[in-house]
Amino acid sequence: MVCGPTAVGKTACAISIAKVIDGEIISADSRQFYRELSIGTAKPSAQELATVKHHFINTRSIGENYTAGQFELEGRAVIARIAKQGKVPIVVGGSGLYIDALIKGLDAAPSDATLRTELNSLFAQEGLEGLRNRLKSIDPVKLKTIDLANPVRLIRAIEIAELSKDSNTRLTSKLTPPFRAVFIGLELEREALYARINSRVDAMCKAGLEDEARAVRAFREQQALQTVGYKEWWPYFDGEAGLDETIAMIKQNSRRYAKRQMTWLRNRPEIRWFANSPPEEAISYAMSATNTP
RNA sequence: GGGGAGAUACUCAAGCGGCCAACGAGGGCAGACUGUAAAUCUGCUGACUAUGUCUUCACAGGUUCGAAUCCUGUUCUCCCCA
Repeated sequence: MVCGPTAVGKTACAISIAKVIDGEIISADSRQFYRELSIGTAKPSAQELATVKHHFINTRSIGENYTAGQFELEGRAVIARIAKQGKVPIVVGGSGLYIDALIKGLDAAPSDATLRTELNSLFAQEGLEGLRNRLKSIDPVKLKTIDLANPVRLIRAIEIAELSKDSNTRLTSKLTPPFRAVFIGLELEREALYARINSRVDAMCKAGLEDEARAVRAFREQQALQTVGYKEWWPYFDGEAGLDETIAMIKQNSRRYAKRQMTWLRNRPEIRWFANSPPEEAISYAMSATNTP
C-alpha cells in the first residue's frame, strides 16, 4: 500500500516497487477511475500503464457515480485474484476513504439514490435545520455524535437511519480484510511539495488540460467533476475569470487538497514514512515486509 | 505649481473618542471525516513567561481621564486643474 499527498510521486514509486517484487497495481484514487479525466487527475501515462498491470484506471465514465463501498468489494476481489496468481497487489492512492474502505473495510450500510435526491431537496429548501429535524425524529442518538454543520454527514446519517429501520441503528459489522497490508507513506517537505504541485499544474496545462476540461464541461454537475483541475475552468469558460486566475486557482486548490490528504494520513501508526526521492528504501522495506500479501 | 482623497494586521477592507488586538472577506495553518471523499464541514490566525501582560492602525508631536478615531507637521499614494 503506497499513500501520500498528490504529486509526491506515488505513481512512480509504486511502479518501481511493482517491477521489483512482481506486483500489480490497484489504484485507490477516486478520480482516476474516470476515462474522461486523464491529464487533470495525473493518471499514469500510457507507457507506465503498459509497464505494470493497473486496475481501476479508466474503468468508469463520468456519468456514473462510484462509491467507496463498491470499490471495497470490487477491489478485494481483484486483490484476491492477483494474490492467487502469486503476484503482489500494490494499492496506490490518495483517496483516504477509498483506501480505508479497501483495506480496513466499511460497515455494510445501505444507500438509496431516490432518498438521497429527496434529502438534497430538503436541504435546499429547509437548510441544515430541516435535516437536523428529520434526523432527530428518526435517530436522535446519532444526532449527538454527528457534525451538525455538515449537510453531507447529516444526509448520510438520515439515509442510513431510514433505510435500516428494521435492523435498528446497528449496522452489520465490517468485512475484515483477508490480508495483511504494509503501509508505505511518501512525504516531502511542504515547500518542496507545493513547488512540485505548482509545476505539475503548469505541465498539465501545457499538456492540454483546458481542452480536456472543455470536453466534459457539459457534465459539470456530476459528482465526478467536483474535481480539482476541472471545476476551476467553469468560470473561465463562462467568461467570468481570466486564464491566469484560473490556473492560479487550480494550483491553490491542489495545494489544499494535498494538505487535507496529509491531515488524513498523519498520525497513523501503521504507516511507515519515506522521503520520496530515492525509492530504494521504500522498495526494500516493501520486500522485507511482504511475505504474506 | 494649485485643489481634493487617502495611508489600518500577509492581502483586500470596516471602524471615525472609551464596548478595539481592532467587523468582514481572501489567503495561510490546524483539525474532523464509514458509500458525495480531488467532496463536505470545523477551529485558529499581532507577540508572549499567556484566565494575564506587552507592542500595533504611515511617521513625529499635541489635545483628552482615555485616540486607529480629534488637531498640527512630515513622508508617501491616487485623482482633478494648471
